[in-house]
Amino acid sequence: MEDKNKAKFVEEAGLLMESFGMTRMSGRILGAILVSDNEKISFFELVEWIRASKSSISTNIRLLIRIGFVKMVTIPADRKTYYILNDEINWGDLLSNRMKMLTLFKILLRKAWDLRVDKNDRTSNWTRNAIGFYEWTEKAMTEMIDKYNNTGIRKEK
Amino acid sequence: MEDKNKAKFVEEAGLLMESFGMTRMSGRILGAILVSDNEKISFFELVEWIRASKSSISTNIRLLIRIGFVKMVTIPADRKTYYILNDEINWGDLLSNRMKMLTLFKILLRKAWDLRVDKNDRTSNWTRNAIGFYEWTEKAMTEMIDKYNNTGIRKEK
DNA sequence: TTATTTGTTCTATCTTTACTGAACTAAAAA
DNA sequence: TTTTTAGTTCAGTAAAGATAGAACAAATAA
Repeated sequence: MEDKNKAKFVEEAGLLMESFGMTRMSGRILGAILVSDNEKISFFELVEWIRASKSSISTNIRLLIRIGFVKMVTIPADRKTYYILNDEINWGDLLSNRMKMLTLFKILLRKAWDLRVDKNDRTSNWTRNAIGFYEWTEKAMTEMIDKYNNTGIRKEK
Repeated sequence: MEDKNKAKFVEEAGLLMESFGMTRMSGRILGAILVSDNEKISFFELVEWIRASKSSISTNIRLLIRIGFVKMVTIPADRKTYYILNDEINWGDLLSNRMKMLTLFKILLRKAWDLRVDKNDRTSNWTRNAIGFYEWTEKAMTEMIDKYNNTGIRKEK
């Protein structure tokens, strides 16, 4: 990456995405695309700018495509593959996916509840209350996502 | 863990918490507390039921205490420390913490925006739009959390 | 045809980190 | 006092996972 500040940004993006449970390299790639002045970035530009192996770039760009942040573009009479940020990214779905964590935890709590013998001791009360919280949150978040999808913020372009 | 189904549940809890970025062992401990019939669970009961090392139980129970799920209780004339689910857990804070991820990502996008030369090309448009999405979500989630804290679901007990 | 480009995939290495075992601390019991 | 209990902490191990390197495939170019 030519610009020193941009190179720093790319590393920062790597560390942040890593802290979110993604790979550092996928964060670097996303970072590089975010600050590239080219309208589209090629595989070898990524390899050069980030100075990582082809294999790592290949694996991680596929990860970014899978989660919907990036998409491939190709050009007639050009063998190369280019990568750009994905306009059709569904932000609502992204939130829904995060919400699935809550749902899975709620399901776990329900299983705990089912396994409990005394449904009125302290732990059972805690569990019931926690399930209530997760149900409330689930509902509120679903409404929020619906609101975004409908009243929503227009698609750019 | 005496009961076969409970033992299975404990492992399931371990794997789920692991998928959330916690340790497997902290999930097992939380699981064991959730399905224990004892009103409070001692350190050595955890060691025995989960069949893990004292060190691992010690480290991970502290993790659960730190994030607020579990608290210690002690009894006069008893050297042991017992662990129970924490009634004073602040569910709103728990959501706020999750929201911090969104905020950090938004800040990263702002930095990308600042580094961009052409503020009107495709990537800049994408970035502006993404920042808008995260701002919207942040606001909606904050309102949601406030609503929970105020109208809120009564504390048990 | 053979050589080059553009990536992919497989294996190995390197790093990280969860967990264990052992040594240690603090307090109570003998 | 010495011993036992209850738990913590440190150092080492083992397992998981991210990245690199090399071999490979598919397509085009020469």
